[in-house]
Amino acid sequence: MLDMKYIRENLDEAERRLATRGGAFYLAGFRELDDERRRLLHASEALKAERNRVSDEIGKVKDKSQVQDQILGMRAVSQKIKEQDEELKQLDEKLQALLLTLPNLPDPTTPLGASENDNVEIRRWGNLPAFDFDPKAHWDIGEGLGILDFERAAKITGARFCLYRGAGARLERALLNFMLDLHTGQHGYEEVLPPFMVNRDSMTATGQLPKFEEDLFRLVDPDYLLIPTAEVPVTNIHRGEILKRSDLPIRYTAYTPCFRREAGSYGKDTRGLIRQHQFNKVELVKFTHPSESAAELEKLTADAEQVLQLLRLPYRVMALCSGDIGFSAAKTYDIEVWLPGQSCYREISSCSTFGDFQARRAGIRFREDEKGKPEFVHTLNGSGLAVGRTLVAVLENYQQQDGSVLVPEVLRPYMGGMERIA
RNA sequence: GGAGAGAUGGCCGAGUAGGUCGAAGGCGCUCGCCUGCUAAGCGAGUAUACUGGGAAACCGGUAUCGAGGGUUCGAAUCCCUCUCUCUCCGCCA
Repeated sequence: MLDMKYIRENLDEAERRLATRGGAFYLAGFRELDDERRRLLHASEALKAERNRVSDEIGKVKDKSQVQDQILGMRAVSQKIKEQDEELKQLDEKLQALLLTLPNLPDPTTPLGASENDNVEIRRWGNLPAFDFDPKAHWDIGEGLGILDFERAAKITGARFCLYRGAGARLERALLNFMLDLHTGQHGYEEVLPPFMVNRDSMTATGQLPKFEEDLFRLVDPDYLLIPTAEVPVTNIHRGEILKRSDLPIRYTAYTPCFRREAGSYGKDTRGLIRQHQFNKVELVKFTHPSESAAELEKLTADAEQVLQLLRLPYRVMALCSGDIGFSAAKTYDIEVWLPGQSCYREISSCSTFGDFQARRAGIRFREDEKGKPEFVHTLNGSGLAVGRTLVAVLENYQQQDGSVLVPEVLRPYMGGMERIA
């Protein structure tokens, strides 16, 4: 959520900065709603002040018959207050609804651009593997080895699910354990294992609601939603809290499955593991001091990159442009891994800083010192990494001509010493 | 699922025949005094949001005692609904 006062005082600038996302009509109506709300608020509060004052006097009088006039007067005032508050409540809801649908302001360092074509490549790592045969796509490799079974998953549930088997299931587990061990052991993150379904307040705090409900899986009876990313439950760990300056930065890593409807992506990536309704992810989440969030984003991205470096998987890092960053993000780096089966780079991690956007929605604050006023923290998160897509990258980059797949060195301890999936 | 108990400020914990309660007291914390240092002791201060005024320091208003409604001139206190926590029973991985 954006700061109302900032919008009030910098309406044109806010509109201009939002427009760089593409779409220039975001703030229509704000001024009127805000002015009207404050006018009503003043009127209502003045009446309440009067009621409080008179009621106080009434309370001091023993013989109530002497103050019948005041009581009758206040009865009318109370009625008036009730009417005004009803009106005020509706205005508040409208204003709140408007604010909740406004995306974050792009960070000044986010490149300007309209679409993913304007994203900026920041760096590349690793050499693309050379094959003296035609590298296959992971679904062919996986089905050939009997470790990925899409047909039976479709029978069990439907499209966009996968049944992992044998070494495939184990490889997935090896990857996520490897990632968690790396981040907790080397990068200073605390491991957490959060709920995989959350309430609406949590989804609203991180920005999935109210705008993107169609992307989420819902439960019918308790009104809970399946998480599309661990960002949601983990960021909400500190919702409504005031942290100590010395607590910051807080770094969490969490494995969770992620559930996404993928509404509107019919026909996209229909084969294989790239776009599933359920996939595993190891997430990195940080709560930082505002002055440290920029540096922490670089570190977080590097932490995610290191997973790929240790797996010796080539990748590139892209700075997303203003037209391509997500709703809540101020700045985002995507890490894209090389997939030889498809001869392209595919997103495997998205690392973002949200500034105080989520913190304001979630009420996550800190005090600079004992006497300081609470200020909003900055929140960041990134995949470290998407496990399913990492498995895809391993299969495609480590495939051999005979259809087998070498197990990356760092994963062998997690695979019971297995060197090759055959 | 059945029965019962509870939810108050950073923490603990008073407060229910409605008013003087943003809320006793204690702890913690901050500042000052005291002390050779520390401890103890003494004094003062110590919630958040919105909002008005002010350059600011700061001053004022409103709201908040789990959440939402209701009764009343007036609600932490009375009524209703919901949520969560705890205990016992049942069930279950």
